[in-house]
Amino acid sequence: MIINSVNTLFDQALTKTSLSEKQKKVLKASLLLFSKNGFDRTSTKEIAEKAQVSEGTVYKQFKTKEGILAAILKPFVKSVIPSAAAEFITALSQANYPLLEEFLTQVVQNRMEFAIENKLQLKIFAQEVLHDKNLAYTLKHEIGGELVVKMGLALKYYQKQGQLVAWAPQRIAQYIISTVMGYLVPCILLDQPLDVPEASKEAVEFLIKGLKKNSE
Amino acid sequence: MIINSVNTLFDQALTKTSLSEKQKKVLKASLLLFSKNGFDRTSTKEIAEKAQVSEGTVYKQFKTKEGILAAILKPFVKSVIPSAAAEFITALSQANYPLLEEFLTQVVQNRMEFAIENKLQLKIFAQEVLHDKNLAYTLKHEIGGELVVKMGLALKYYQKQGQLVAWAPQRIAQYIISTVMGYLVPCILLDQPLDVPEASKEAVEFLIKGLKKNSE
Amino acid sequence: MIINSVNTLFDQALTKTSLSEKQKKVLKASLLLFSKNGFDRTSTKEIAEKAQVSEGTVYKQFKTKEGILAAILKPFVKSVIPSAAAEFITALSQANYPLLEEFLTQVVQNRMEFAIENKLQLKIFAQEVLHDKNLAYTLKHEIGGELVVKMGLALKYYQKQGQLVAWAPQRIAQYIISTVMGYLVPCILLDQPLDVPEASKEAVEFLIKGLKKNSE
Amino acid sequence: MIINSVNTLFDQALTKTSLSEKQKKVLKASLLLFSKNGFDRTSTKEIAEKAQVSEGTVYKQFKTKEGILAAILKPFVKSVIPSAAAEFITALSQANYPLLEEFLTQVVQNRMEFAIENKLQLKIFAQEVLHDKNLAYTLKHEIGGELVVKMGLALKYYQKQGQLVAWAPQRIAQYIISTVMGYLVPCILLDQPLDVPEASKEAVEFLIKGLKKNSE
DNA sequence: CATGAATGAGTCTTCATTCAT
DNA sequence: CATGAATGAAGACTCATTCAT
Repeated sequence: MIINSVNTLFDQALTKTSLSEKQKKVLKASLLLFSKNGFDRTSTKEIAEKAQVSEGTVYKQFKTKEGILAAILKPFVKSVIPSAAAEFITALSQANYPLLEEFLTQVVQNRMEFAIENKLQLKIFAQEVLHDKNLAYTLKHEIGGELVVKMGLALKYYQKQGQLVAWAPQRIAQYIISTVMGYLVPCILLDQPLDVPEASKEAVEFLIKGLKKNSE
Repeated sequence: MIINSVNTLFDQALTKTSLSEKQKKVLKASLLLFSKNGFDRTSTKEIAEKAQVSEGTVYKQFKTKEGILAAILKPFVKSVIPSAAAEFITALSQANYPLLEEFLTQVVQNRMEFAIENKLQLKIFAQEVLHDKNLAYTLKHEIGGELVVKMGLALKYYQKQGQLVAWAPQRIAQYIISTVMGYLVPCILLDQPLDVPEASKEAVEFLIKGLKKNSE
Repeated sequence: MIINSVNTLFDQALTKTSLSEKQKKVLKASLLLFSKNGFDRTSTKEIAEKAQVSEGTVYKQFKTKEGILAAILKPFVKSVIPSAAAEFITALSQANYPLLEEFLTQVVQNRMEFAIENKLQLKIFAQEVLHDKNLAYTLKHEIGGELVVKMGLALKYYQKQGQLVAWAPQRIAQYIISTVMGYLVPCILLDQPLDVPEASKEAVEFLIKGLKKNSE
Repeated sequence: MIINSVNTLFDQALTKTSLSEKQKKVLKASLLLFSKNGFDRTSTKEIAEKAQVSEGTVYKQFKTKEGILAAILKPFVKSVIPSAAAEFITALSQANYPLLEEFLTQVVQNRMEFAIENKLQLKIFAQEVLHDKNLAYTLKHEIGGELVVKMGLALKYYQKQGQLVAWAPQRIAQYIISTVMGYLVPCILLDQPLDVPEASKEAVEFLIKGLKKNSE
């Protein structure tokens, strides 16, 4: 059921034959240090030490410190939209989820699992978004835009069926995302575990109440 | 109606007699630079230049660069809970808001206005929370805890009246906060304006649907 | 009689009020180290130590290591042509030197003195010319061109008087320069003193023989 | 007529059986890069890439980067004096050049051709002389000394014949060298071609005028 | 009391050199 | 024997902080 996991994603990158064992250790060390202390508060010397590697080795593959950041975030960002979008498409095309609740459960649970498993990258990404206005812009318009389009199709389906309130897809998407985030943020910030099944059950319960079409 | 505004808060700090005109300029410059580029990517030289002050002067009042950060965030943090808590108390003690919807409207709108007006501090605060696990912990347990206690009283009031679903206060608070955040985050990240009345109307509409006790 | 001396030139730069005492020490130390070991083989740390100054101070005035090089070479280069050109103009306009020999003596001696006194800069400049093709090009076309024009006037004067062989000014200039260089190069490379009066007397003796118009 | 050419010299080194094909490529690449960018501004990685060889291979034959420099300059330096000296000896012993002009023409033309064909090594050599005072010293005393001795014999021959001014051999040698250099330097610095026959004709014309014994 | 020159530890990055494969 | 990954010492440069003026 879980399509993308942090291990899946990050280990995919690490499994690439193009990266030597040491380069992988560099990425792992950087992932931990960046997410814990932030990009700017992590020195390449620290990375080298944590990775048990020389500083020179750090620069063999990743030409600059920012190159390490990119190597960590790129596979993460690249997979966020496509895999999320895939779910909405699936919901529609195969009519696997006749009930809105089933659909929301699937989406919410899946995204929560993805986020928890990519907790560290997500935190690093959040740091970057706060620093880089361009990234924030891209996130909203390019990534968000694409997602809303795909999501819109699925939502319209449930709206037509009278299961979903007739608000704009963007607004509905925002509520879904922010409700899910409400569960994720504390556990990402504090590095705490999350009972995903329980959390997604709760989240869906609230979302269904808040988003279902009021029957008269 | 608006109790706390960025100007109110920040200018309160700046109006303190203990701060000279130059120190105020330092704080203003730091606020802008920290929120735009991040704490680590802002040098004290930049601050001095933007504040049209010498580097020495920067260090006269604020012993360290972190001291400037503290001077910016302290009044912000200090006022978040008390002023928010005050509203919940008010709601109860004076029974000014007999309807949950009225109460939510008041709280949501007020907090949105507060956030928008303290946009820059909020962004800096978010950056720090991502860097500093202690801060995140404090935020959740001390600040959040105090708030939930106060909020719990108000919520219990509406629950008893059968207007509010019988979920744990913490859960309800979380949904309120995350729904409001859904509106705030894009505008804080992208430095965009927010139509607070419209946004709070929408947010309340969703929250009421999602949180009202299902009548039978 | 001596118009430009290394002290004149370099100390002019050093006397500029815009440079603090420490900055001057940086320039002096750099001049010595660059000329002795070459630009690339001189570290900013060495410069700082020799100048008895911190590395940070080195960068206060001269934003980069290349900035120090520029600060050393600019006043040198800037004065080479104008002051040399001035002599040729003087020769003509004031008819101070009716005899070619007098003129040559003046020019040769003056340029030798200039070179000896700017020995260190000259050596650094030579190193740069060997590294930087653009600099070599500029030297030949812009600087050399301007000089030949000015020189051409003076030479033509002596040619008309039948004192100077009827070769192209550029060719004559080349012989003068290369003959003078023959005396300068060993003493610049080996940091040896040069008996300028004796050397210029010899050089002029040879040049006069080689350049005088063959009678009848 | 041309005894030593760049190809002759450098290819002699390259033809040595002790050097593998790859080592030759390393030397060729180094020659080009050192002369273009300078020794210090050329990395062994660049050399390896240009030579299409691994960095390890570079170090197989030439233990250090300086070893490559030595391998380039040694054959060059080693042949400068002997082959030049040979000409002076030839001039004398075989009385092939009864006229000073013939002798000068031969010497000047030959040395110009040698220099042009060894342009790159000459430039690298010049860079090193500017960096290394010992090299400059050796050049003057060992190499120069040996040359002046050999040359002295030839010059004395022409002086006795009344064709050559009665100056010290060193002084005459200096004029010959500097006059030739006057033609070589621009073309070495700017990597331009030189019309050697024309240039040597001109140079000799000037030298003869400047060095011939004034007949009474 | 304000200034900004001075400091020097620390940063990112390069590169000659080595050595396991 | 060739390779190129790995090393780590240096290098240029930055910046928070101090202090003499």
